[in-house]
Amino acid sequence: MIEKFHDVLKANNLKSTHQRLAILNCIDMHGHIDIDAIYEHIHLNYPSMSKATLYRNINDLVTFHILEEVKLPHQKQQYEIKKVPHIHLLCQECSGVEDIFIETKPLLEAVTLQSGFTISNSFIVMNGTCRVCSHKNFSSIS
Amino acid sequence: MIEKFHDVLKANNLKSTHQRLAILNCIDMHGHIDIDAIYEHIHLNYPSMSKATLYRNINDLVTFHILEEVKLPHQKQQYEIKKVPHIHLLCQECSGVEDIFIETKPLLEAVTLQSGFTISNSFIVMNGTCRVCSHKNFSSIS
DNA sequence: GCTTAATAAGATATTAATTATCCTATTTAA
DNA sequence: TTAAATAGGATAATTAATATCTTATTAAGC
Ligand SMILES: [Mn+2]
Ligand SMILES: [Mn+2]
Ligand SMILES: [Zn+2]
Ligand SMILES: [Zn+2]
Repeated sequence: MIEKFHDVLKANNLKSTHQRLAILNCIDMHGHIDIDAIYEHIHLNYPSMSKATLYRNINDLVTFHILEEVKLPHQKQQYEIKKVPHIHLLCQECSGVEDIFIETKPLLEAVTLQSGFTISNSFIVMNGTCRVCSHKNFSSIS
Repeated sequence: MIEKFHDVLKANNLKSTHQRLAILNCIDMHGHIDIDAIYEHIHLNYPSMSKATLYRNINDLVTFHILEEVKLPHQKQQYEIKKVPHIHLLCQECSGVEDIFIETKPLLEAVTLQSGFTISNSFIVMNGTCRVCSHKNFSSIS
């Protein structure tokens, strides 16, 4: 954990500052998180960090494809460490965001076939109820 | 066109004001459009409309499910008249947004099977090159 | 370990986006 | 036509995001 993102920064010719490492570790720990939550969290251990620094770095890290924005319906956009393409599941009970890695090629091909549109990448969010919350609901009914 | 949205508003117990009709007609004409573009467009014929009125109404109309927000990667969110579920295709050449109505059930079922997540609705955006822009590019190469 | 150039942080000002308030105008049903 | 309910417009207030500028930190070469 100590220097998990040091090399990533260096590889992009970005200086490995405490602030950047704190931001990346925070996002990594939370999985998916919005700017305000990042700020609050970092502020606990690191009260001197400026909000301008946070905004500046988030934007830079997105530009360098180290972070990726996650746009969810009806809420502030979140950020995550960039990983291989995947789908997001947003639970409307617990507000949790899950990653799911699954084959989307058939749908993309069907879209291309029907529309003549050449697809380079896709952003998929599904709204619903996660496994845990489903069980909770079931228990409380029966 | 004159009163296309009058009944929709009445059905939701919303007063059918000139401002609301102008907003809805504008969004309807453009298909997908962001707040600033709506404001600029309406301002041409209707210079007295307040921006507060625009924000207020957009939010209300979304609450009543007359409008729907469309979140696109790396740009300001847009709005559209609510219609049946569909997918958005965003052309990175011309920035156009296309609707495509296509079966997504197989993917949703695969996701549910793999994750145990119960899906109520989904938001899908695909990035790429539209048919028109593909042809343009092809012509300029050959 | 020093020295230095490049880059980033922090403080702050500025700008932009969004919402709230309050008073007047419009809508709509009676 | 009247009156109650609702919405609009002007503006203030709030919140979000960016820009500027000075100081501090990083990282590479000695
Ligand atoms: Mn993710
Ligand atoms: Mn659409
Ligand atoms: Zn849940
Ligand atoms: Zn195009």
